[in-house]
Amino acid sequence: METRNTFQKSLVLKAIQDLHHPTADGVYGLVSAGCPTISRGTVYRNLNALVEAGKLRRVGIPDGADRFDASVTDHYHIRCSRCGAVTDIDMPFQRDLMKQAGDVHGYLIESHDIIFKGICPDCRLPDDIV
Amino acid sequence: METRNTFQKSLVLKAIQDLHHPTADGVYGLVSAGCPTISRGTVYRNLNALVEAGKLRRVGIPDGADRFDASVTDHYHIRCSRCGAVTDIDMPFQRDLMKQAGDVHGYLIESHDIIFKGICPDCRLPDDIV
DNA sequence: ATTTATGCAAATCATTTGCACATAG
DNA sequence: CTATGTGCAAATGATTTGCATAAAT
Repeated sequence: METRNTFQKSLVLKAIQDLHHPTADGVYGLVSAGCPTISRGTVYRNLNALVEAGKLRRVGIPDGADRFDASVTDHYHIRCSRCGAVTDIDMPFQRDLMKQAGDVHGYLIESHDIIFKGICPDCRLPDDIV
Repeated sequence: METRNTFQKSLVLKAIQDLHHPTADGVYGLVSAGCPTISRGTVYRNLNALVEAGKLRRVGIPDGADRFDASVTDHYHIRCSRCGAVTDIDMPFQRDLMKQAGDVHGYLIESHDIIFKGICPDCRLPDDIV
């Protein structure tokens, strides 16, 4: 299937780069500000196409809408349990875990995701101990 | 809020123990075989109550309905990219990753989840190389 | 007796899809 | 030109919720 460059697709890609880890709805909000006629369906279709094309990463979040990430290199995410913000975590990718996991039950491991949950510096209160 | 023991709740808990990592719909299927009058709403409410009570673990699966796990101890999961089955992985829990992740950006880490993706032994074909 | 749980149906939220029209190549 | 993309609205799938009734304590 050939793929075409449309104005709408470029706006969606730009929105992902300008927002950090937005939901599809967040993208729609920003894009529709500059292009009021765009539809949610088009935003979803373009998000899927860009993920498919490897220009975007989809981050599945338990208990919530998918997030989209302009960075497609291997890395992990953390979600603040208070404000809900999703952020990249700048720590080494644990490639060895995949081998470990595969050895245990004879799976051929393709990938892995780690989602941390915690309280971000902004939401942290003086007496927070976990 | 007080919590009561109902016939329906016990059926839901038993279903989770008998199935492995079922979805809410899977639970509904098994439970309604023995109790045809139970409603999906009740299944969902009981699943939530049991998770809340710490008797069950909810496993969020990217691209799919939540799964429920009778084992509440710390462990990871793998999902077969062919048949979709979700299984526990019997490997050490990486407690040190939480400290690493927290140190990087000043978060107070509460927990983490790892979801592996791969091909299970049953779905694996002779020429599968990943 | 009082409060929590149930069954039903309608509601919500995220996402996908069918269709007629527009547009990129 | 012709296939792919768009806007719209309706459809889907998972889950939640309001309400009157039933059951647990």
